[in-house]
Amino acid sequence: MLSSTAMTDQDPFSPQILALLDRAAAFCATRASRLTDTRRLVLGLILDSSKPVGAYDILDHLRQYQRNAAPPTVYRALDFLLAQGLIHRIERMSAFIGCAHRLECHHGHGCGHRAQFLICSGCGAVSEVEDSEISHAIASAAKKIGFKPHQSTVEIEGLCAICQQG
Amino acid sequence: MLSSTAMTDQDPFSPQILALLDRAAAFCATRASRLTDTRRLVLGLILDSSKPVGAYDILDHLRQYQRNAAPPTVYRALDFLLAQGLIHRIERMSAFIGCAHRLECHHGHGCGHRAQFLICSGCGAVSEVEDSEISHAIASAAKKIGFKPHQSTVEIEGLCAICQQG
DNA sequence: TCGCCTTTAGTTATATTATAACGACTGAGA
DNA sequence: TCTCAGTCGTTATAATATAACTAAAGGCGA
Ligand SMILES: [Zn+2]
Ligand SMILES: [Zn+2]
Ligand SMILES: [Zn+2]
Ligand SMILES: [Zn+2]
Repeated sequence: MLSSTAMTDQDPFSPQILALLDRAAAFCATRASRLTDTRRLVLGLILDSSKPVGAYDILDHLRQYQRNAAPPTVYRALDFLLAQGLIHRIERMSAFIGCAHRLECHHGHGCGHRAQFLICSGCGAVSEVEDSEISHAIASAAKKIGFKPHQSTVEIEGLCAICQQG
Repeated sequence: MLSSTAMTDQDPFSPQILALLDRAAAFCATRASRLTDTRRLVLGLILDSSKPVGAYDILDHLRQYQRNAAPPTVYRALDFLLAQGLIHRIERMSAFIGCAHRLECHHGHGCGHRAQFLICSGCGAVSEVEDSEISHAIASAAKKIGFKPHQSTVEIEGLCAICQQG
């Protein structure tokens, strides 16, 4: 959720988020892409949430800082962040989540990673994993039928460890 | 695509589709669920397409036979068909496709199968596979982190064998 | 500094996908 | 017959996403 602490019109984010945003800016710099104010703000709002957030939720929050933000404002920022691999779209939820790996990745440019998502239907939390068995199984299944995979969506819905206890 | 042959207001489907619809009706009978006229028509329209079809595409076609069909008409039928496992929803496309396995399944009631989908970005065709390596890898990855999976979405986008040649 | 070009953003309108809510009808069984 | 659950008709609206056009900003060479 959005932290109400340390939230001003000038600088809405916690030091932790600010650090991530700095890394994102540095990452963009290496790719000659521009993390503009709006894009940075949208990324911050996404990173600041413990759950995936919808485009219109982002828009509502964004309007606290940019009075005239409109749907295209948000969708353009999301398109950019998706293209940079800084966020992911969760298809089953039509919502967006920060990439748990991108800002830690040291593999160099264009390191597109194969992520999978575990969606808890109890608490709504989504965890991102990179499981090579799944990736390999997918690549292998595709190869079997002569299909050349480019990108894959793996979203597993169920109950997280915590919600299984409740 | 919808076949224009053998298409009348009374009986819009080819013998091949009619046979599948009969099996679907028989399947529903075993589950004490009712494949009503509208549901049957919607299923037929989906089965008659070589690609996933959107709800509003279905609605357009449905209106040829039911003048007053409206969005809820289609979505109610889709909800039913999804619940029976007779169709699947392709999340990345917000579209629906007939289940390639349900009508051939002899495993008895509630045989929820673990399907994966290969989506060709060249021709739009979607093939459904049941790959146990993928299913096992997913189950195993979930178990690793104490997550109890209930259902999973696997959608692989890329180029089919045919489109790789073009 | 200037002009030129590309990228980004503002703005309005609209498209696309999906659901809420309520009343009427139907058919099975008490 | 009465009642109940399930289904459907109908209207309205919610939620998600994009088109199209204009304006501003930023990079870059002359
Ligand atoms: Zn990621
Ligand atoms: Zn949970
Ligand atoms: Zn299937
Ligand atoms: Zn193809």
